[in-house]
Amino acid sequence: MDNAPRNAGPKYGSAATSGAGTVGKALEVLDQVATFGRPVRFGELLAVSRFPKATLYRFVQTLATEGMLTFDADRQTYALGVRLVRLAHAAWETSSLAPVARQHLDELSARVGETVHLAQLDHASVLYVDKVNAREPLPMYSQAGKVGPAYCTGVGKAMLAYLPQRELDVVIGQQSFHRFTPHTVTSEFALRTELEAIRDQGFAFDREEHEPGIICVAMPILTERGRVLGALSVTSSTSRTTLQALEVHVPAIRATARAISEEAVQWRFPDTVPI
Amino acid sequence: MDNAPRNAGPKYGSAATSGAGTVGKALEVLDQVATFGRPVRFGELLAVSRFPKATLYRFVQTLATEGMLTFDADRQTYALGVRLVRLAHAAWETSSLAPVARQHLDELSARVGETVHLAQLDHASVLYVDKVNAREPLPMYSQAGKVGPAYCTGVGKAMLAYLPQRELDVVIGQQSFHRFTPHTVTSEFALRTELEAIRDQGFAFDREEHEPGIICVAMPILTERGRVLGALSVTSSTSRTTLQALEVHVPAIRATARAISEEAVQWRFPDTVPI
DNA sequence: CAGAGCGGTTCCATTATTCGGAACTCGGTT
DNA sequence: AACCGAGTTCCGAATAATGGAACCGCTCTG
Repeated sequence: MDNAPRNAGPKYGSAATSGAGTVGKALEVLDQVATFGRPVRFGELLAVSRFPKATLYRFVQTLATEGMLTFDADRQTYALGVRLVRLAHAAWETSSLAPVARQHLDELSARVGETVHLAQLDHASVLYVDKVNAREPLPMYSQAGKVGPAYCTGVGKAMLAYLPQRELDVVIGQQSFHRFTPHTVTSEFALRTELEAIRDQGFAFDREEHEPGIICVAMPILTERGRVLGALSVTSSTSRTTLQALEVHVPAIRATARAISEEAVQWRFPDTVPI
Repeated sequence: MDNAPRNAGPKYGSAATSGAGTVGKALEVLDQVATFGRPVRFGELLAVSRFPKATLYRFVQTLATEGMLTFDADRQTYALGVRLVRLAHAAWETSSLAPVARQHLDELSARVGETVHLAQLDHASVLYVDKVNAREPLPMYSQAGKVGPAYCTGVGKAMLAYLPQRELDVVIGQQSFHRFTPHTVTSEFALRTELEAIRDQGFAFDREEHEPGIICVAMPILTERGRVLGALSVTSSTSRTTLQALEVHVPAIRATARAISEEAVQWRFPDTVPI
């Protein structure tokens, strides 16, 4: 599995939450449990926390009785709780494209025989909201629920390319331009140039920019008026295919994107005027 | 004070139980947003909330700045935020079988050509932690992140059948025995009888007990010592196949369950002695 | 076996936060 | 102009959070 570089890279979304107020502090604790990526003991938590022992203890207690954390009495460890999973499922269902898109993604994946991703823009980063594996799955970073950078993924660039000028400026200012691979785009200028090319041709490539060996073709999902709802991509590896070969899927991707857009607009994302 | 009664089963799933501290109240609000299942206006929330306007307003404000809710300024609505999705992803990765099982599920699904579910027991109910759709997906209730009843699903019964006596008694006491279909098992006696049969044959059927037309074969995922880690199932519909036909997949399911178990035990679920 | 050390838990006076009724703002409607 | 209802802000009173210190039940050690 790809668990190696957990916090290796830059923080994508962060937003550096204040942590003011009791609720904010509690959520900060929750985040800290999450970043451990494994069940964690009280003492370990205390070591990374800015709160004194008694205070942290009460937080952990509260979160546990509220079901946001679970306490394993045998091993004396805390882990993220099931209430979180339920809430997140609701979040995923109500405020993501995934429910309307699922069927279309399945069809697209079956048709092209490769892995398909559905992503949405979350501030400055890409949130993968769904993924359908190819018949022969490849090991790769993305997973439903994960966030990734916008400037060096196919879905990210596809969405950026169709953002209104003002929003784009903001979002570009928040990109880290960290060099993940030798092919990563690492300057604002190079990115803007590429975004223009993407607008011209109507789709984006990922040329091993985020992960070595992983390539994709991506297209945005747009409303009639051109507002960006999300993006989808067909992903494969250099060991299996080439960008030129992937490009033949563009019409299929376009049809899928259009179908998702139409369904989404009538269903839950009415086409308001962009600001 | 003894800390035993602290965990004494507040029935989760319905609010109004906790809500003690500030954090609890905030989470209660979050739950209420979730149960709407769609973006919701302040007024709607106020109507169902036990808090006065000003108080609710501050909660919603706080949750929004903390990223647990997002506010759509255009339509003046609140929806569950992306921070939840990120947290839940972490929860899913750290405390579910899904990460180790994913690849095995993909392989199993490809091999048998049907939908495959991975589930875990969460108190008295079944939490679907992963799902791989068949080539031709069927419309059905289950989804990764959803919870379902234990007494009338294949995965639920498979897990119950291998629970230690004491735990089983507790869990059975919490089943609702609601009749979902004409085939639903609706009595404790019938359920216990069936669990015995399941232990004898080593796998469980779902005979359209939860959803009409949906059938499955399920097996538990057990450690060496027989502790229940989860369950997996191969699911299809009566319009496509029969239980007899599904039964041929039992050896494949067994092999998959074993593979997942072996990997999980070494990785994150060490085989402690059951209480 | 006394005693130090350590992870975890509880106590409680102090203090900072939250509470919420009421007053206000801002569109739209009569 | 007056009214209305949804949403927002204010501020004294009420309440909940805070965290230093003490405590518990271990294990390790001299």
